[in-house]
Amino acid sequence: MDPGRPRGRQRSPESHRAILAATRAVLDEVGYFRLTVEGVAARAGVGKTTVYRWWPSKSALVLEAIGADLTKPPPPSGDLRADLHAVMTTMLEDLRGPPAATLLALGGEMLHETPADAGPVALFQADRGAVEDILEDAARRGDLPPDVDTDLLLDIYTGTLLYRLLCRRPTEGVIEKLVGLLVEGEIPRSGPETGPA
Amino acid sequence: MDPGRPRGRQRSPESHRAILAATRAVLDEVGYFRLTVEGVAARAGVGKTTVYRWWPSKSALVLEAIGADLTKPPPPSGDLRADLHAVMTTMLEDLRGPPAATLLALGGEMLHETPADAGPVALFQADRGAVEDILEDAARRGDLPPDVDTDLLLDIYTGTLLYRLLCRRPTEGVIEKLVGLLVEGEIPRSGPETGPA
Amino acid sequence: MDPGRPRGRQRSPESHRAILAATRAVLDEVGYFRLTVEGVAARAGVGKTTVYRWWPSKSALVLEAIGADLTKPPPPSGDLRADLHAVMTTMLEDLRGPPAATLLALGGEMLHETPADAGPVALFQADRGAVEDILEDAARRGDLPPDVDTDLLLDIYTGTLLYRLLCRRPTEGVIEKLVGLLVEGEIPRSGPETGPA
Amino acid sequence: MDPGRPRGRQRSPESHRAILAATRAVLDEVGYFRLTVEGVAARAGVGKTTVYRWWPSKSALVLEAIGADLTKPPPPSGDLRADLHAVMTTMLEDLRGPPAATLLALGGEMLHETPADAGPVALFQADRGAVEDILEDAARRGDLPPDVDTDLLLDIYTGTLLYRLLCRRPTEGVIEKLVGLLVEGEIPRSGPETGPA
DNA sequence: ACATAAACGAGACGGTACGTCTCGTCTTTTG
DNA sequence: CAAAAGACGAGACGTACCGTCTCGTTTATGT
Repeated sequence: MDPGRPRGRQRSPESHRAILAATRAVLDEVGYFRLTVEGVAARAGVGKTTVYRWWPSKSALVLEAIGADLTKPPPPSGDLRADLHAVMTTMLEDLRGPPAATLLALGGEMLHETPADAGPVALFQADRGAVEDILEDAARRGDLPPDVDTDLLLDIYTGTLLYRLLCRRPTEGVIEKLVGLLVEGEIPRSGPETGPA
Repeated sequence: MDPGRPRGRQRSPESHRAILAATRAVLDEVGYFRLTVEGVAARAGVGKTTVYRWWPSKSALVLEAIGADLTKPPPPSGDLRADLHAVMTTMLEDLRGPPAATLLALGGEMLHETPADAGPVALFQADRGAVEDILEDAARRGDLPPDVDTDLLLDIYTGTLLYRLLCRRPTEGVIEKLVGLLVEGEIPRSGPETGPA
Repeated sequence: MDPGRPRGRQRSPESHRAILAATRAVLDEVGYFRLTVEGVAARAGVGKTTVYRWWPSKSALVLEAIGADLTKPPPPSGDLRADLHAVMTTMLEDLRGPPAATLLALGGEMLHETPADAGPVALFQADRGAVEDILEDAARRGDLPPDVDTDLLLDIYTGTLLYRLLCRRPTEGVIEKLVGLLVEGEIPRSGPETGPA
Repeated sequence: MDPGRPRGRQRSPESHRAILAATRAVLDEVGYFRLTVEGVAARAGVGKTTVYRWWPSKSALVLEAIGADLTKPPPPSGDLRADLHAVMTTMLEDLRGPPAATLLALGGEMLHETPADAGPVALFQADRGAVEDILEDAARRGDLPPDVDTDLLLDIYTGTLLYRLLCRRPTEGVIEKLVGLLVEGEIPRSGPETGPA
């Protein structure tokens, strides 16, 4: 009966989800470096084999686990300053805490092992395309120079925020200053706020 | 008449140097994650004990090893744009290649293990103080606003360059654009050069 | 319908056998004190983990390895002198050579570590019960006093033979003299043989 | 003039004594196998070098340390039974406790390493010559057969007592039974005492 | 008195093996 | 026949001692 369905036991979505959840839990508790596949499997109530059947390595597993966590897409909008602000705020919220360190570790590991792998990099900027659209729209409207280097703009705010997180420096007011700098060329000044006069 | 000197056999500078050199060599060849203390010791022709006697962990060892490599201080000067350019150039040269990935990995590991450790962070910016001086001098001369947020300026160029390296994106022209942005508020435009006319 | 059997992969009998064989080989070559678990594992083509999984310590491993070698049970019989002679001959053959020294070392080590462990002791006399039966039968038949101290008789010949081996003194004729002493009370005299006319 | 005396600083008897005392203390506490030269040196308040300067190995050190402890010579006498009794009693007292296990370990180790070394063996029987004299005197007086195998007699009681100690079996009454057996050919019987009627 | 020189304490050195841990694979039994 | 359980070969971990080797210091001897 029902000859189309392959026979035997099917891939269990529960196991899959349990493994990802366990990965996130272990990441939060002990961090990327002390995470072990055995620990994750035990926590998920699952055999090690099952983990290795679906993910080739620890990094792939972690990548998917935190990737699932980061899928907070920023809302679309029309105002350049507001949109950039929203994008950065989302990013800060996503990366504040363990994920930032995990991503750094992942990045370092993958850079060594697979020179051209864009995996971890993609995570830092799941919505890079969307932000590029925002910037190009702004350039078309004249809010930015027509030949603006969107790539560099993206890297400036991404790199800066990531670096502040990595160094555990405060991030209050940073978004506003970055928006001012990138949109209007306002050199950042001390003080928590640099809003327009 | 020097009661401070300890009595026994003294620490061997050759071993010390051999270990750091071996660490750098292994880092270059296999990267931070596949570096093993045993491998370093064997390469240095040294007992594992000797490594562990002076460095408590793999990360401490690597930190010192690449730290010794990064001690390229930028030259002092008086022209803001030229000075910033020199600082960034030095940084790019120092970090291009394996060290960048190693630092990322180190950063990720240390963030997890010792929440407040500024060790790896300090490496990204061995001369942070010197650059702050440059910026403050410029502010006094009027080349920058008097209340310029030097901290953020530093993080912007450091984070951006580091991120470009991490993502393996090209860095040509980036320094010039960053200088223009941070000193004059010039929004970066496409094209290899955006120097003033 | 056999709920007792564990689920996972089963203990590999080949590894088990290879480890014991390697242990015996290493013992013969370098002796108990220079035997290392690493060496045994390498020789057996086995991971160190597998050795430690089944034997808690070097001494336990060696104990089982030579125990497997000593399982030469003497044949049962009816004549007291002949039976004792056979028992002692078996023992001498078993212990001549490396095993004696190994057992001594094991005994010394275990005495220190586990005060009441009868392990190595049992090895000197794998068939102590059988010999006790022989002596008790003889007592019942009147060939020995009815209240003969079988325990001490056993210890006398075991201790004496072991000690001769340990001191590397010759053992020719000793068995005959011991039999004569223990069965008939004949004080041992010089000369290779003291058998009855 | 006295060209024989060396010039420099002389061997320090305090260190020497402190090392032997520390060796005995460590032996009592942790046993032969867990004794380390470093531990002994630290306990003695002495550099490792000083230990190695005077003793080539752990076993040589231990040998001398317990040898110094065993120098309880049995008293001479004229009555065969009484003399044998005294000899065995002394031996039991000397070996009861840690020394027995240490000697076993030493014996095992030395047998493997230096096939013909009589060192540890000599310890079991510091006074073997004296006992041989006793037995030969008895043979001359007619208390033993004229061609008595003194060597075997010595080994019987030495081996038996040592083995009882090694197996931690009780030794009460054993000396009396051994004396009866070896002097009069009395087969040992159960019960703590088998004294003459 | 002073140089000479041996023995000293301290402890760093190159090593070896320890027993533990985790890796990623392989094998067996259960559902 | 996939999942679980878990044994397996491999090999790095960080520790403990080994026996050797400098170091300065101390103590005795012989000028």
